Amino acid sequence: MTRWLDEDEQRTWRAFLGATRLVFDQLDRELQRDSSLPHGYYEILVRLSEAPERALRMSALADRSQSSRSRLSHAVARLEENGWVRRETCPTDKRGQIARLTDEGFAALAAAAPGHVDGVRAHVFDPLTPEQVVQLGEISTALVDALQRSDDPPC
Amino acid sequence: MTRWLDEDEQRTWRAFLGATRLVFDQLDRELQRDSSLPHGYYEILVRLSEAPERALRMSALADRSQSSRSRLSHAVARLEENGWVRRETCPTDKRGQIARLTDEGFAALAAAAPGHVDGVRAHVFDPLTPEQVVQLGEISTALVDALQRSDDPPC
DNA sequence: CTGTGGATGTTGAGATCTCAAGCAATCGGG
DNA sequence: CCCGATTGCTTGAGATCTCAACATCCACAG
Repeated sequence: MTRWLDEDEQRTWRAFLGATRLVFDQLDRELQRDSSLPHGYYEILVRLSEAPERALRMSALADRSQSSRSRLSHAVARLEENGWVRRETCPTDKRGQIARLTDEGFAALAAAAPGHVDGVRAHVFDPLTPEQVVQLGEISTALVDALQRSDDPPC
Repeated sequence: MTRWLDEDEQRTWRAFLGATRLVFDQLDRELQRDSSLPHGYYEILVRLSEAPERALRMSALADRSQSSRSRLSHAVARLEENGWVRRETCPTDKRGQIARLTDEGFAALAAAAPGHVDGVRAHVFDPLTPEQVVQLGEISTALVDALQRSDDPPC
């Protein structure tokens, strides 16, 4: 019953697998080497830095960084040890926790960002033509839409 | 000095991050749920199943599955415990190890494959137009080329 | 023949991720 | 007001990944 991938689809799928693995491994390595920061943690800092007051509810932060609650909890715990994030209980809902970026955290992010952006340019944008960049954006959006819609109950 | 990402580039990059994270997390979850196999291990079985005699040198296997030697070593050790892969020393080079897919391993792969292919179709190919699938292939190839070339010494 | 450098894999420690279980606070129907 | 269901987040255990150190073997120059 299964519709197997034909030869072209195979090639495409494997190229995609290879590209994403190579790109993210490379960026992770660079970020780790230059800033002792895994990419996931970098992203948490970015999202916090953009939020008003540099603070977000854990759940909101999880959504914006496509992270599971559990992963985020562990990650923030580690960032808190580094003094880059502080946790506060939400005044209106005592279940809630608010993660707030500290000045040290902001400084760490500011130090890491230029190198990381260079890496993203070098490994993603530069190898692509402008049209391909546009296409990549559209493709990614389509995939995200498909997967997020599939979370919704179908009725 | 850093050329920051403009607004469009930001959107594209974040969509790409989100899409890949959602797609691979989803496929990983499905594979784990249905076959108790992380995606990386599944890929090792696939590569072995395609090789002549269903066997490959560790280094060749590492190259084809975009995996580090260390990761592969741990993974094959785990697959060997399951009885899905066997390791033999290479007759012509005593440093070398040959990983060979067992019949049980092949059966496990055969059981996992249909569901996984369905997932790939559902989460990657179906949401895209045929043109986008072609574009995705070209983009991925370009990224792979750029990163693999950058490994080579520049002189 | 020998020793040095390179290549192949493995290992162990530490970090991160996942899954499931758990706790605490809130919500909502009765 | 009260209790069961739900939400928000954390925790612990187990699995995987990374990095660096290591042991082994090959290749080749001297």
